[in-house]
Amino acid sequence: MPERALPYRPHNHQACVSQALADARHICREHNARLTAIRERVLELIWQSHKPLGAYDILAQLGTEGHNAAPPTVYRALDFLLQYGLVHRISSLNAFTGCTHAGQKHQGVFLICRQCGNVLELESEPVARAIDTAAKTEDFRPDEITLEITGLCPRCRAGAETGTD
Amino acid sequence: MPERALPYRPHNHQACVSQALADARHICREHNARLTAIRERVLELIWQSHKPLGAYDILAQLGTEGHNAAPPTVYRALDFLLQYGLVHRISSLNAFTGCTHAGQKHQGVFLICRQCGNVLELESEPVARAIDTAAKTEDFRPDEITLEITGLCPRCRAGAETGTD
DNA sequence: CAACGTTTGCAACATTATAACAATTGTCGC
DNA sequence: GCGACAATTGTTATAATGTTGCAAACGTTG
Ligand SMILES: [Zn+2]
Ligand SMILES: [Zn+2]
Ligand SMILES: [Zn+2]
Ligand SMILES: [Zn+2]
Repeated sequence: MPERALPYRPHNHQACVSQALADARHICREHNARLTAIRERVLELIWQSHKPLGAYDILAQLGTEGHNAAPPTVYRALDFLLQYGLVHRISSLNAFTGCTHAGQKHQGVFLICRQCGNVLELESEPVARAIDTAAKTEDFRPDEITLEITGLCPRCRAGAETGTD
Repeated sequence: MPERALPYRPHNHQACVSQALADARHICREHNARLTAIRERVLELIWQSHKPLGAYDILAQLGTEGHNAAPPTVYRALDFLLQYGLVHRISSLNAFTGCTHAGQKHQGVFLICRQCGNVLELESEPVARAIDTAAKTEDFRPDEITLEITGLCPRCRAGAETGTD
């Protein structure tokens, strides 16, 4: 068994955050898109853990920071981050999580632990191929794929009460 | 190319409805569950087409029928129908669609046309296996799988403005 | 600086979903 | 049938999530 993925074990999460922010700055520069203060702060808040954050959670945190935030502020920042593939929306949770494959062409598969709430984003070529084949069988042309798997992460299965923040 | 699936071509949809209601009655009898008038009517409304229906759409239609309906009425009926696998919730649409595999153990894959709105529920063993393998690789135990594929159905690709109701 | 497009602030509103408690209905033993 | 009990439904209110529209502020470019 290879080493467990980051969300499932203690790790230097600050490194996750730094990497995400660096990627974001790079991607935005490449696209001539402005990673403004609010957008960057929202991304940073989303990355405060591997647990998806609701728009209103983000809003509440911004509220305690002097930013004069209303729902559109948050949703606009989220739209921007989604557009450039810096975050993903988890439909089954109405929440948002940082993309761990920013800048790479990828089709996210999300493993969502119902105990600790952490989410692991996978890339799976076999899954992508199987889905593509299934769609082709019906002559359907896929556009966007939402694949969210809820269950128990290894850490929670082992009995830990909560995962790493 | 085999014949297109029902939602993508004109078909005797009344047969879909009858089959769904018959299945529902059978499944409820088996489980000693009461398919009350409201529950049956909600199921029937959901089955009025292959396009998922929002809870408030259902509510509005009930409202025109003498039923004295409020949101909880609908959500409770939906909870019941979900519990017995008679309908599915489409997370990415916040809407509900009739299950076309009621009573069978299955893992739904939903093909959602962004043009006509029709949904086709597939069962795909290869997809299920690929997902299972991917989860196992991370030592994750799946519980519930949401797989929703948005795109263009064959009918809409061929230029028709709308699909069959 | 002036003009323009982008981003943000802000107020109101729309949509989706749930909580709490009372009233009604169905079921079962008597 | 009748009373007791559980399941279902009615009703009101409220929570949670997401959007519209317009005005002000900001950044860029000539
Ligand atoms: Zn981390
Ligand atoms: Zn967990
Ligand atoms: Zn049909
Ligand atoms: Zn279509």
